[in-house]
Formats: sequence, C-alpha cells, structure tokens
Amino acid sequence: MSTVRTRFAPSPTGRMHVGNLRTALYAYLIAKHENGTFMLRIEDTDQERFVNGALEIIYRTLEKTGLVHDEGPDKDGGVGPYVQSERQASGLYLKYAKQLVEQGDAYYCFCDKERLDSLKSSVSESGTEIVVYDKHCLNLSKEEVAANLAEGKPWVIRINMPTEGTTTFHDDIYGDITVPNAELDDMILIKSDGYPTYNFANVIDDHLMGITHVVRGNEYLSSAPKYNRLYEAFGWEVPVYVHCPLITDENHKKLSKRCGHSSYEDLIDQGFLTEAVVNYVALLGWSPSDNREIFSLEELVETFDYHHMSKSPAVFDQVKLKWMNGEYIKAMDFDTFYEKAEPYIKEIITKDYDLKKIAKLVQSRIEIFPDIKEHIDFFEALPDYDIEMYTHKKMKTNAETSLEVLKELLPIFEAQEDYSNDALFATLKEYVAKKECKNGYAMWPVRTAVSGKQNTPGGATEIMEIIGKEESVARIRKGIEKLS
RNA sequence: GGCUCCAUGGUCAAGCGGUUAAGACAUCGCCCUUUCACGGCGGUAACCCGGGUUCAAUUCCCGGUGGAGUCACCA
Repeated sequence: MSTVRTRFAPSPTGRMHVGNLRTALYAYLIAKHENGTFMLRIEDTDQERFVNGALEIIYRTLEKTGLVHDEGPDKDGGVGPYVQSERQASGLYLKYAKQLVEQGDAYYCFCDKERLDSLKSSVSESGTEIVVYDKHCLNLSKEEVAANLAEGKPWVIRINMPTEGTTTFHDDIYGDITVPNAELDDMILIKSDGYPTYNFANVIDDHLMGITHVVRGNEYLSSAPKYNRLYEAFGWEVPVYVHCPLITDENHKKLSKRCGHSSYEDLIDQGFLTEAVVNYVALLGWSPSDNREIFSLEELVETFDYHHMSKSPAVFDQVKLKWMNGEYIKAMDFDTFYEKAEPYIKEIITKDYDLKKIAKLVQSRIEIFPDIKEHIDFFEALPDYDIEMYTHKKMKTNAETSLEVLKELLPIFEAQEDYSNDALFATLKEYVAKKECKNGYAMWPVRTAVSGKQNTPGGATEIMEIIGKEESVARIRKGIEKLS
C-alpha cells in the first residue's frame, strides 16, 4: 500500500516534444516504481493559447507510449474533475483566493496594463530595475476596493509577498534553494478573466489531489519558492519536489515547441519506434547503477530510482537515438519487422518480388525504417552505373577481368534452372574452384552487374534469387554490353 | 542586467577523498565476410581555472570563468 501520487499536468497548447514526454515518463516511473498512482491533469487556464486537437495528441501520446494514467479526465479517482477549466467553473480557485484575501495574504489589484508597463520601464533611485509589482493596490482601503468592485472595474487578485529576508525550499534533486524575498513578485493568483494562473491552480490542485511528488522540468525551479508562500498561507504540507534537468538541442538551448523541435509524433513519423524513443529519453538525465542501456517500460518501472537523476542538462542526440532504434529493429522478430517494413518496401518495389526476402536482407542494415528505401531501389530498376565500379583492388578485379568473368558465367546462368541462393552460390563456387581464383574475383562483377551499386544488402546470389532468372540474365547481359 | 541552477572525452554518463578516471554513441583501425551492414577486437579522446581544507582532491569549501534557466493577467 503506497501513498505516492504523481501527475502529468500538460497544457493543451500543441504537440508534445521530447522534454514533455520525458517529464511524463519520470512522473509515471516515480509513481509506478512505488506502486503508486499516476494521474493526468489538463491545465487549460489560458483560453487564448488553447490549440484544437492538442488534447487528443496528449491522450494519443500517453497511450502509445504506455504511460497510462490511473486517474484523469476520463478516469475519475474521486478528486476530479481533472481539467482545470472545469474546476474553475465551479468557483474553486476563486474561493481559495478569497480566503487568502480575508487572511490578508492576498489582495485585489486594479492596475491596468499601462501602469504595469510604465512600472517595468521605470528605474528605482539606486539605478536598479524594478522587476516586481510595487504593491500599489495593497494600500487600497476596504472601502476603495468595494467601490472599485461595485463600479465593475477589472480586477485581479495578487499574493502579498514579503519584501525582506529569504525563502528556502527543498528539491530532492537540487537540494535546498534559497532566494531573497525581494525577488519574489506579488504574482497574480486570479486573472481578470476569472481564471487562475498556472502558479495558483497548480498549487491548489496538487494539494487537493493529494500529489506527493511534484515532477516537472527545471525551468520551474525559479518559480518554486513562490509556491512555498502559498502552502504556508494555507497551512498545507509542501510536496516533494523533483525538478528534472532540461533536455536541450545541440546548441544547448532548451527544447521547445516554438522552435520546431521534434515532438514525439514527429519522431514516429521519421520512422522511430515508440519503445526506442521512450528508452532513449529515459536515459537523458538518469542512469541505472549498472551499464544497461536497453530497457522496456516495465523494466524501467522496476529499475528507476529518481535519486539517481542528474542535475545538468542533457543534449538530445538523434544519432544515439538512431543507434538505439537500430538495436530495437535488430531485436524484433521477423514478422513484426516485416509488418512495419512492408509499406516502405512497397513504396519502392512494384515488381512481383518476394518482399519478405528483401525485408530479411535489410533488417540488420537500417536504423530507421525510411532507410530501407535507399537500400533496395536497385531491385526495382537497374541504375545507370559507371563501369569504374567493376574495379576493386581487394577483389583484384577491373573492367577487363569482369568482362571475361561475366562472359563465361552468362551461359552457365542461362542454363541454370534453380535460382535459389544456395544453388546459385554453389554454381559460383564451382566456377571459382575451376578458375582457381578468389571468391570475390567472380562475386564482385556479378554483384555489380545485377545491382549496379557499390554496396548492396545481400550478396550477388541473394540478389539474383530475388530478381529471378530472367532479370538476372538481362542485367548480366547489360553488364557485358557496358564493358565491351 | 537581477536572481537561480549547472560544470568528467564531440554527445549521454559512472564516480560520491587514495581508481591505470567505467561504459555507451560518434570517430579511427583490424578481423570476419559474397560488397555493405551485423558481429568480434583494439585505438584516439575528459575531470573549466585559481585559491584553500586534507597526508591525499575529479570528488569538500570559497572565488572566478563558462553555460543554461527564469524574470507575463504563458504554462
């Protein structure tokens, strides 16, 4: 019987980039490692930024990656609703904000945008920039507030932060973090449209939903101390904070939707496997005590210990992701692989070839599925190659020797009926033995003639088996023609 | 710029006072081989700088430097 409860709390503003996914994953793992509860909460308090379809992306991504939530908008666990706009509709946040106003921990503010803007550009006597609200409306009398309200003036509710001293909060990864209170802004709790701000709704909901571990990206590290004042004012217990190190691009900048960084779905479209993406992302900011790198989600649940998380940001390295994806592809049983590979093969191959044989050849040679195409194009049509290709130092071949070999082999291949790889290979071995030359001396020209490519998946006879007698002979003839 | 965080090879990342400073990706070379790939073997490559503390610092403390994050009626 565990008491760990975590949540993934995205806002439906677009696609899920890998940073979001990693946060969701860690929240899931922390809960599941302790047999706890993982929940999904939708933070849609900004109606302007709401993006149509974003909700579906969130659901789809969590489902496909296997990060299934125990509670959420579609699975009430008793502390719902799990969508903040729905909670707002019941007046929940306003109720708590008003409580703070009554306690004297918060106050109504009627300052308009112009005044706030002018505040930002003004400079204090000491010459330093004023970065926080000047508490102008804190001095309003009860009567003035009432009058403004009655007048229908737009208002917000701000928290009253102390201006002296320091505030310290504890993060399980980063330790104690202390900031001067003068830095703390009288942040807005309730916006003029009646919706709570993220900062406020987050604290209220985390408490009401019994969240024990707040897992989020460390871009929130600097706003965390403000939360403590809120918890303090309410007399609530502060949850365990687990701030995850940032994931950055190759320029060491934070991943963001705005900059067009890869989302989970982009990666899938690029041919990556969900399992590989999840596995890779898990290792960005965390590592097991041994050297293992390949983990299924279940294995991660078992192994994951958030105390082993690192503090420094990690670069998202597509090259390593590709490697890992290749590992997953190689480990796939053939039928599963074929199912995924078939569409890519069919994009290139229209002829009546045995596509499974082609797939077999390609499985150990690709890292992502679209790689298939460049490997197999020659099956469909012989490319117009240069006869320079017949020259290979190690094989001791050149245009002349190749011509001779192909000329001698042509009638043999024409006569042969069995075009299985084994039979063809036996034929070539026999030829090589008679000729008293190295395998490559004969294999290289044949492979070149039937493929027209420098490198191919599979050798000469494997290719011939697939394209069949008629095409093989035609291609060898073509080779002889080119070389003559 | 203020505040905060971070700092081991190109990248991910072990290490938590005494090590020949792991491992993985990438890279290079060799082997295997019917080309390539797979697989196997090996190489190059790192503790940001300066002070302390200590018999002993990559490891602890301070300062610097560098990088990042954050400073909204966005989350």
